Order: sequence, then C-alpha cells, then structure tokens
Amino acid sequence: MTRVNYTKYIILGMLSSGPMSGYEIRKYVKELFSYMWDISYGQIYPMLSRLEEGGLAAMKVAPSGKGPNRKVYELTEAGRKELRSWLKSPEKKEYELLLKMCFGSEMEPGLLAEKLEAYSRKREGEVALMEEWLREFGDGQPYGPNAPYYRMITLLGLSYF
Amino acid sequence: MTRVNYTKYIILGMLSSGPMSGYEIRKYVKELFSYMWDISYGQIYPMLSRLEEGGLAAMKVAPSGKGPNRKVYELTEAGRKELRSWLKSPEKKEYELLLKMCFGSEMEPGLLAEKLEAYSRKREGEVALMEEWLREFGDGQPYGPNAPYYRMITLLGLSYF
DNA sequence: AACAACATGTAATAAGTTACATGATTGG
DNA sequence: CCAATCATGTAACTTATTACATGTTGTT
Repeated sequence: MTRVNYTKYIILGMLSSGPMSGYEIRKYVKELFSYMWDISYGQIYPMLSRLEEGGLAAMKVAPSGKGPNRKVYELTEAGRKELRSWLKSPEKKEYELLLKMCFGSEMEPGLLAEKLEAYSRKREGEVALMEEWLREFGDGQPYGPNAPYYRMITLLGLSYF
Repeated sequence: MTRVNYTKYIILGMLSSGPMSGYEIRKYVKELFSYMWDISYGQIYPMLSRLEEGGLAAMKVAPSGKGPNRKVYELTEAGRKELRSWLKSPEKKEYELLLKMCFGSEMEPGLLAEKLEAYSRKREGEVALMEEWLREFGDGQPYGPNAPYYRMITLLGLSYF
C-alpha cells in the first residue's frame, strides 16, 4: 500500500480550475482551505517541477504585471487523468473526501453523491458509538480525569457528523 | 520559530492520565481520536525513548498477563511541566486547541475557557467572511467550475463553527 | 528610501509512514 | 495448530517545515 501524496492532488486539483503559478496556488489554498490544509512553497515549487517532468503539467513563462516573471502551469490531459483516477479511488484518510469535494467538477456525475452517501452511512455507525460513549463517560471514573473533556469533544464530533 | 512536535504532546498528554505502554497509547489514540489524528508505532516507540532520555517520562518493565513484557511509561514532574507549558502556549495550528482540550485536566482552571472564548471570537470574524463568500459564490463564474463545491464546504464549515 | 506584495527557489532538518522482524499468550 | 491479540522495535523512504537567497514593481 503505497501512500498517497496529497500535495500532488491539491496542486493537480487547483490546476484543474485553470492555469496557475505556484504563488497563486499558495494564495488560493491559504484563502479557501486555510482551516483544513496548508501548503508551503517548499512543497509547491518542487512538486510543480516534478509534475512537469512527469508530463502531468505544462509550464509557460508569462510576464507579470507586478513583480518578476511568473511560471504558469497548465494541467495536461495526463494530469487530468491522474487527478480523476485519484478522485475515483477509495479514501484512506478522514479528511480526504472533503478535499476531493473541492474538485467536484472533475468527478463523474453521481460519483460525489455516491461517496457522500457511503460516508454518511459509515458515520451513522460512528454516531451510535459516540452516543454510547457519552453515556459511558457519564458513569464515574473508568476513563480518568480527562473524561469530561472527551465528552465535550465527542459532543462536538456528534453535532458535526 | 521552531516547530511544535505534536506527537510529543499527544504522548505526554496520554501519560498525564496515568502510566501507559506504547501499545496502549496507540490503542487509545486510535479509539478516541481516530477521526482527528493518528499515530503509528514508528513514531511512538522512538518518541518514548526520547522522552525517557530527556527525563520527561520514566520507564518500568512490567509483566503482561497476555503476551510479552510491557514497558510502562510514567510522566515525571519535568514531563508534566513540559506538557503544561505547551498547554499554556498560543496555538499555531487550527486543530491544536481541540488536541489541548483532550488534556483539559492538566490546564489551569479558566485557561481552557479563556482559550475557547478567544477561539470563538476569532471564529465570529471568519463566519462573517464565510457568509460573504457564500453570497459571492452565488454570483456567476469568477471562482471557476468548483464554486458550487466550495459553496458546499463553506456551508459545512459555517455550521461547524 | 522603505515597505508591502509579487515571484521563484533550495538546503537543512524534522516528522511521519510502511514494511519488516521478533516473539508470547489465549481461544477456538 | 492456527489466528488473533498482545507487545516492542528498526530501517528505508517519503513528506513537510523553516529559514534563507534573490530579485521586481508599486505605494507611502
């Protein structure tokens, strides 16, 4: 089970909305996704080079109105294919579906709805478990001094799900 | 600005509830926090050694009813001090306060409430911003093909906050 | 002249994952 | 005897952060 490089798919996903420079990718990710993910230049620029090398993105130097020249990257067909193949694949992390949702326009019609329904079904089981925890946390001390705080977090999780 | 090692504080925090082995830490983190964080043996065991070396935890070998001997780690006074100093420090990541909340029993009375209030105030500003985004995402296409999906995520974030 | 924002990049370091190695005990 | 669970650990590798280097353009 080789691990998924999310940085790669965040960048591929950003480029799916249109050609962009590394600087812009950073700016939009910070603006739109700041409370979910962050991505630093130390990841972005090397990854853009790797994507270009691998034929997943094509680079053009473009003059910038302000500041130095920009390197604008555009998704190639291979890049779009790679993005879509990840979008279709099963999620391995909790937040992965949320990330995929950001690039919903690249998903086949119905796929996102299908995934969201499966997620919701999975969550229903967890909600039942959380409700059970809440009852358990209430009874005495078997969970130690932090039980009331776990309770608060479980309550938060419950309302979120 | 040296970076915060969250693994260290998760382990220190777990040990604050009582002596525990690496295996147990993994088990509880998976059980209780699985939808927020994960922590692998490849992090836990080396970190426990480092904590012991640094005098933040003390190790005792204890026979296990089942399976091989366990190495049970107990928080030292220095370890507790280190945990509390992190608990007091300002948060640098979005999810950091949630993590701190799990170890609320080690926080000075009022500190958690204070931090939660500050967080709530900060969130109020963001809620206003999100509401503005929702209006913007509604008007035409300046945000590209994924605008409806950003809208969904913003809606989710809004109800969460 | 100074500063903010624009723009790209790298090197050193730290952190995290995966796969592997080892072995005991209990229940079916 | 086999599988599951208990239990600890390491090596190879990948990923991420921070600090630094460099330089432009527009605003105060």
